Amino acid sequence: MAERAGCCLPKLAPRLDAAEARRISNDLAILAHPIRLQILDLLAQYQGQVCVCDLEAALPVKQPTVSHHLKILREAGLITAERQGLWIYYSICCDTVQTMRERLLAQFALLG
Amino acid sequence: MAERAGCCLPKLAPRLDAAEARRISNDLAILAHPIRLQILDLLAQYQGQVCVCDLEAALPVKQPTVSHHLKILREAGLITAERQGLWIYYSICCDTVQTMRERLLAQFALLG
DNA sequence: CATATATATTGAAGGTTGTCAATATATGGC
DNA sequence: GCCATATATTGACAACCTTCAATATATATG
Repeated sequence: MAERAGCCLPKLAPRLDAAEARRISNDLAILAHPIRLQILDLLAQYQGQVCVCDLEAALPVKQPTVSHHLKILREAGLITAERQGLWIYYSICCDTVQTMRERLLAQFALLG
Repeated sequence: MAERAGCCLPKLAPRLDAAEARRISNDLAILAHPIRLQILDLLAQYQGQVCVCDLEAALPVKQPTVSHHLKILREAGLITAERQGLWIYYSICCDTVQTMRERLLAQFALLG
């Protein structure tokens, strides 16, 4: 255990460096919105069958806002889109969700 | 599996209601900041021995910013403060961290 | 009590995020 | 090609977040 000189510990090195902290907080920020969580939940529940108008009907926001959140999730690799005629069906990317979950779990383990 | 009428599924009920979604996204938002993650990490690493000036020295932000993030973490119940003379020593609240972790895990399980 | 130090609070400035109306793009049917 | 429908994009506005200098508060010491 470190010795004190005056008030402070001599040196305090974070195990979590700035870059990794940024990466994890980015992951968290993507999930940290109620509409996005509900979208992910609906996609998980009705895998592969959900189009944007389904989401628009189920959620308390308008179509451009749904599209906006879908874009954020798409760019994070958490969901994928497949066009079928007029409609675009969205699905969860279980791999990416899994990866994100493991990174978060590892972080929680350090805090535990 | 649901029948389609026109484009959309007939009804799409989120398992995750708006209130629960808000609660989880609040939890996530508290963690979704690199400085707060680094603070939690440092507190976990040096349990009970870390004062604000230690944090200020270890992190790339000024003292009022450290205090600001400490307040957010305190109000979320993730950390506690104990004054000893001039200094205030912060610790992680493992219980709250644990609770939060379990809520997030449960949510991830639904997405998995 | 005056001084010095540690931490908290306030208030201002700048940046980011969330939302929506309006508009654009893509597709299918006539 | 024209119309209707589904989704995406743009741009504007408001709300919120982050940061810091300045200031306030708390405590210890002489």
